[in-house]
Amino acid sequence: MKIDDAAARLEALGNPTRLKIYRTLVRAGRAGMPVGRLQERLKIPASTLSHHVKGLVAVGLISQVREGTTLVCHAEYDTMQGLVDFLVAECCVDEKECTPTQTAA
Amino acid sequence: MKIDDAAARLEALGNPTRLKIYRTLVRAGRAGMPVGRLQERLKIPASTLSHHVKGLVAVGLISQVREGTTLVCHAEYDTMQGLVDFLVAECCVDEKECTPTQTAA
DNA sequence: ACCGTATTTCTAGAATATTCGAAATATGAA
DNA sequence: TTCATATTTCGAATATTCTAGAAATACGGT
Repeated sequence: MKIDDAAARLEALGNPTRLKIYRTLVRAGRAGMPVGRLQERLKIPASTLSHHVKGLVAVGLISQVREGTTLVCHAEYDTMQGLVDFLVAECCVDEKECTPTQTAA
Repeated sequence: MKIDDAAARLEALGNPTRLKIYRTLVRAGRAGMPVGRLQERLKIPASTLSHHVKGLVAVGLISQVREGTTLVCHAEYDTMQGLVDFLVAECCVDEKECTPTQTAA
């Protein structure tokens, strides 16, 4: 994952409202959850909710599938895993640069 | 971790400049890296760098220790792990709500 | 074609973030 | 105490984000 993509995803998750949406969808699992149900649960005005959902879709953290008149949202687990991997990647690889007398823990 | 703390940390990581700072420190490991070296590496004006470092310190993602005239920054690995754990926690626990005919994967 | 429900798009004001030069502060050395 | 280096704080311009009401669109049913 490129650093700008990671930053965009982290920024998307960095808003409390969006994070609540995302966490609700992560808990919802493969079944996902329609926008309308998210609205009931989180008590967010429809336009605000739609705006934030759009942001999460734009960075690939969630996806939407239309089922009749409702739009069901799903957390994209691969993207989440990629983001988590990005955060911990290459941890300590430059450690020797500053402490030549110590070996890795 | 409370959701607002998680959101604040994700927001801190969601800025490309701050994410570069953070990733550099994660790679630097326990040895950490002084602000001045971060500045050389990332080519960021001192005041901008200081501003962003302050943001990362404020949410507990990094810490600073003075060594003489330099301030050495360290990634706080426990905070990172806590954040990662938060993101994946309770994954799919509500899955049954929407798909009563399916069992968990 | 028309209606009702679901959801998005439009719009705009308020709030917040980003950037960085200049000035201020901190530390250790001479 | 004076200096040099390291870093932060101040201040201000610019840009972006957040929020939500109102209007528009999408879909399935009648």
